[in-house]
Amino acid sequence: MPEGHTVHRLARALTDLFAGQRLTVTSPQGRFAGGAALLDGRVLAGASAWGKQLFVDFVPADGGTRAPDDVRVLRVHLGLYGAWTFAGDGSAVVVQAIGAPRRRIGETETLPPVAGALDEPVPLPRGDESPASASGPEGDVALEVVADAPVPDWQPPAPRGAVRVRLRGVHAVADLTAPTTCEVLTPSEARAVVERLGPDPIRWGDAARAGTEPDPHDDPQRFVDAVRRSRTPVGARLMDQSVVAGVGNIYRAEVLYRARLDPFRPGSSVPVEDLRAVWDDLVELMLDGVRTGAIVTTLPEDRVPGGTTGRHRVRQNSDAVPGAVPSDASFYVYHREGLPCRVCGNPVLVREVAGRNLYSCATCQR
DNA sequence: GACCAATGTTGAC
DNA sequence: TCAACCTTGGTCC
Repeated sequence: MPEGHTVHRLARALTDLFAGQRLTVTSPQGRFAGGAALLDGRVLAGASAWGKQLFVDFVPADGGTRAPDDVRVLRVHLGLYGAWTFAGDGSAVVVQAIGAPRRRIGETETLPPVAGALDEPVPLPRGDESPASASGPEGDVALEVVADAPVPDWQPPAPRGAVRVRLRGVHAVADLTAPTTCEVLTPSEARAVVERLGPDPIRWGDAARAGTEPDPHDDPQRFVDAVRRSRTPVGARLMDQSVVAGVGNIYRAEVLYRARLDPFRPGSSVPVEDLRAVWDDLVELMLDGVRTGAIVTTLPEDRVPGGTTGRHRVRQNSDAVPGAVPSDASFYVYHREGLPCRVCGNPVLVREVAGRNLYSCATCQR
């Protein structure tokens, strides 16, 4: 059940593991046999994420170019419970996680965060206080290829469950299960998918931190305009991928809480400055999510011991990592219905909006 | 062991 | 509006 940060991590992992390698592509389950045949034997040029959409570019292995006619794009959307499971040969690929021969990326990934970076809170979006930029190495990739030679006689594990597609490279395999979407597109078809999406805070933030020119597609003004164009509640607009790409049910609830914004407020009535602040906060929170693999929105002073019952526990990817914020201390409102608001003490509310549970504090959010 | 909800989206009715 | 996707973890018995 990934939000955008997970898919961005996934794109990095696939690039790190396979870029430049000729892959064997199969569909053990059989449902993607035709697509797999279109990709089998090609070279993985790179993977990228736009919101929750994953695109993996394949080019011909022999004498091909990256001209559009030669590129085939694997498009994957994990949906509610899709996942990638990785297995490596264990000697040529160093997995930073200790003793993790099998890594699942998707929901229960075990890619480690950058050491020491876990407990740094993302400051609330107050005034023009510029949040301290995240410390630690940027673009944590978690894997380091230290040898190019394949390990002799290494055999990947048998596919587990209904594996839609398996990518096999020199040092590792990646298995995709239960995606909502898995298809082969031309580059222009892939771009058409991107054009349907709103701006992606992670892409915008990546470009800003790298000092490179952001794609105009990711301009935050598109987000501000889209929300204000409609009287639809801002809480509903945030879940619309054509308004902002990559935000899911946790980031929606949490970013509105951190902005103290009532989710039911009509989008058209939210001031531009407030929406700008929401965007800036999404950039910070989601880049933090990419870096650590976990969503943590609470400030340390709000993680009061005993502030939760332990029910509605939400798994966090880094639960086992020393220094990680416990999962039941990570959120202000998400999955905390009936529990006291961490700030005002009044019970957190849950209301269903368009089929999804929306959590908020009626006292703090107006 | 049965049952259910879920960090999501698409398409049929 | 609802089923499909067909996994995973938690709860309840």
